[in-house]
Amino acid sequence: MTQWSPWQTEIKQREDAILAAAKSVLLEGGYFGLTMERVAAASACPKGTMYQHFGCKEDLLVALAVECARKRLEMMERATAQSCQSRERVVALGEAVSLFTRLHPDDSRIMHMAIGPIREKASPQHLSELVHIEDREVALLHGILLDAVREGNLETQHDEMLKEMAFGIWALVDGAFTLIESNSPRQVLGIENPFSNLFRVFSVLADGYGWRPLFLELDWEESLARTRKAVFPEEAQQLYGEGNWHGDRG
Amino acid sequence: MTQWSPWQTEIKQREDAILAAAKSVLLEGGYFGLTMERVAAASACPKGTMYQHFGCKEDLLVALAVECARKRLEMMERATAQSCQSRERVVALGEAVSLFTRLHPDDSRIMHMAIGPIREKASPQHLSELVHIEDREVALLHGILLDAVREGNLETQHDEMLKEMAFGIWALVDGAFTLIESNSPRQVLGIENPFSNLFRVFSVLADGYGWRPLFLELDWEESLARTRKAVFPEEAQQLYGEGNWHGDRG
DNA sequence: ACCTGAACACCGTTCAAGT
DNA sequence: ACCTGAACACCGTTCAAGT
Repeated sequence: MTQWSPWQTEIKQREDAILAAAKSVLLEGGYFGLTMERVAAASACPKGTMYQHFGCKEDLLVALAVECARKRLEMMERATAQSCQSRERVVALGEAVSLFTRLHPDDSRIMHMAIGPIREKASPQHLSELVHIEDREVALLHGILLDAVREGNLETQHDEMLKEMAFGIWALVDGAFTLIESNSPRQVLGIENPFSNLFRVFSVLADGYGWRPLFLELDWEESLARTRKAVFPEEAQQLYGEGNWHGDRG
Repeated sequence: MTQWSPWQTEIKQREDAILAAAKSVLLEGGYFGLTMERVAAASACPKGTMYQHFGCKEDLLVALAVECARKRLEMMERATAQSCQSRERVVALGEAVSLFTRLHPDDSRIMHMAIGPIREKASPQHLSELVHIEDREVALLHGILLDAVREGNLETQHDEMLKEMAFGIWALVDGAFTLIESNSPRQVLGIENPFSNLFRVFSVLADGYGWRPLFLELDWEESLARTRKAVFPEEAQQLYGEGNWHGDRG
């Protein structure tokens, strides 16, 4: 890390003030309640100056999503940095996403606001930052699969197969959390705890690929508890009581 | 079906004209190119009158997505109406989504434009129509799972398990097609054919649940070919040559 | 050279005048 | 009673005047 000049520091501080103001305006009034005027007022930053930081309102939203995505990626990296077997690490990765969603519901909501057509208008800079983070998340998953083969816990011929698995697992996890966020087919299916639900579906898939240790070969509750204690000491306490590791929402 | 009065017919025709105009404006200029003024001009419908049909611009977009979703649901229903085993029918369901995405890329794009924060502003009427269609899609999947148990091809204790499976499969399929539409981690993973990729991942999952006939117990290429010939006679011809049933895009 | 907020333009939405 | 487009309001964006 290089030293910041006082001038750069000031720029950065103003940017942070704008982002913080935008976040509260966005959470208050949703996408259509987010106006440059309100953000300007809330951040005490002149309207004209805001455009030196963010090209447009949608750019501001994407920049907010980048902050949230960074936080989520950091949690995923912490979770997968543990020195245990690959399949425990991939479960830890899923747990990181799950914890993020529940510990930071506002951030999770913002990330799901930065999808769809609004991306059309965001600046290439902030948009590519967001895409880059998403790519790093998938790369993290792909790396765990490579480790699995290296460990001898996953038998496979080609890297093609691993990429297929990474695509499939990512689609499953991303799709599940999108459904959770939009509250979608939970009503129609009446699903109580989508998080443990996803874990069980993933377990069947991983078992199907013969990824060891299989579901029945390990105490996953214990593994998850270790992940939480080691990686999210303070966060996990907020959510989980004794022995209720898949605890309910709200 | 009840008879329409001439008055109702005229209303309906004007609505269709607005939707057709909106569709071309939207595909031309994206979400931010969609303006009520342009739609009014393109449909020769006065601006004020448009608001009798659609409460706002976002409502128009959601109404367009409803049309597309109806088309997709209809293809899924046609695919799953076949009298074959449950697992063939669920594969047919996936093939229907795949065919829809490739035969109607514009419609698929529109459906993925009607997600995210823009839904905040759409009218409850059109929004609930869209959600209702999504629910019917999931219900279709859940129904196939019930059939699987009835046939004796899927052993399971509780309906909870079936709902879990439906949630998982839907998350996988929906997540995969969202990734395909956004062109997401395909670059980073370099996936050539995400459609057959999804099929293989699904096969591992279904095998994991012991859903018969297992992947190796049936000629799926032949099954898919039957689905296409029976259910999508003309559509399939546009996409598939001889023996290239997972054919490439573009 | 940088900052700014007043002015501008665009577009969603309404409603008074028309039929 | 219904239709309509001119007028309005709101907000994103710019740029001339200021420091």
